[in-house]
Amino acid sequence: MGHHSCCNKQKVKKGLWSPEEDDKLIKYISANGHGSWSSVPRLAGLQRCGKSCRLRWINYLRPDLKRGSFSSQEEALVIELHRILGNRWSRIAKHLPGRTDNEVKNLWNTSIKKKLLSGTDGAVPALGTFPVIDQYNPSTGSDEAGFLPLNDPNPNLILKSQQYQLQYFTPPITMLRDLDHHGEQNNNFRPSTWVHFPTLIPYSSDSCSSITWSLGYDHAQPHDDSVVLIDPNQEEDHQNFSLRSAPAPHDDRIGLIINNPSITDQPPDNNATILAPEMPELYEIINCGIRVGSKSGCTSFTRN
DNA sequence: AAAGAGAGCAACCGCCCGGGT
DNA sequence: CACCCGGGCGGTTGCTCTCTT
Repeated sequence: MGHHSCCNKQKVKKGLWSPEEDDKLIKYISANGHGSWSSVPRLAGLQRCGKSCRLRWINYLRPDLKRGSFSSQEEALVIELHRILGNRWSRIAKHLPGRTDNEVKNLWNTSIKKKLLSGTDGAVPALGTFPVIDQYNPSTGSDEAGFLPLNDPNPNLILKSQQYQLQYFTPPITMLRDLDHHGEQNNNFRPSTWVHFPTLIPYSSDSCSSITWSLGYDHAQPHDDSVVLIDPNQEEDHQNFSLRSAPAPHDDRIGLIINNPSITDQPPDNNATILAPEMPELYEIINCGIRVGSKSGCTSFTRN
């Protein structure tokens, strides 16, 4: 139960990895790939369990890992994603290039949890409070990039009940750039297509257990074709994020209803719309950012 | 300077799931 | 259909480092 054949062998070393072991593992995987993890220890000459090798590689030795402490932006993103996804650390980590589920988990358990429990507002800045950049420059590929330009942020996105972490939401450019539809890194992404969202207004459902927000105009009809729905319980890979029919308001899924979003190749018009590159994760994050309220009462947005 | 407390983090454990037989 | 095996994930542990007294 839970034991793997490769781990039952005697002479399997446990505990911290030595530099020599790391070196062996790096050399082997660099040359051959990991293949079957259970065979890696034998082929690499390690007295380790295959699972241990896999963990060591994924959490520490992988060349694409970003070492060092989390930035404030990353912390805020973790908080926001945790609100939708819960303790699904691997799913959260997919939105943080170079970070592992273990790192995210540790961050949450050691740092963020305490900050939130102690109620130290401002300890983790709101996503929308970070500096913005003019444009993402693909040639630089800087991970230090801030957020999409938002010179005139839509006041409708200011959350009264959750100002401690989210005043108005703009997606981290790194998330938009680095992930393709499968959550994999995609450095070729360029926001050539834009989705123009109308003004955000709340969509009240019969039961506040399912809180849905409409972006503009009237409430979406239950089977309006121009609706984006995201099910946080569904595997991301199976969410095509295409416009599709919405279920009835009593559906348990969290819904982001977008009425008639227009998809164009025109650059953003910050005065009128909320703009975002056409990326699945963006929809998910936006969905997260604007899902507010509780069973006892749906919180409304406030205006300046 | 030493000891204790607390924080941070790497790694293990146990479970679940999917594929193969 | 049942079983086995490997991969993956979340929870937990325990070691190490840093800070405080």
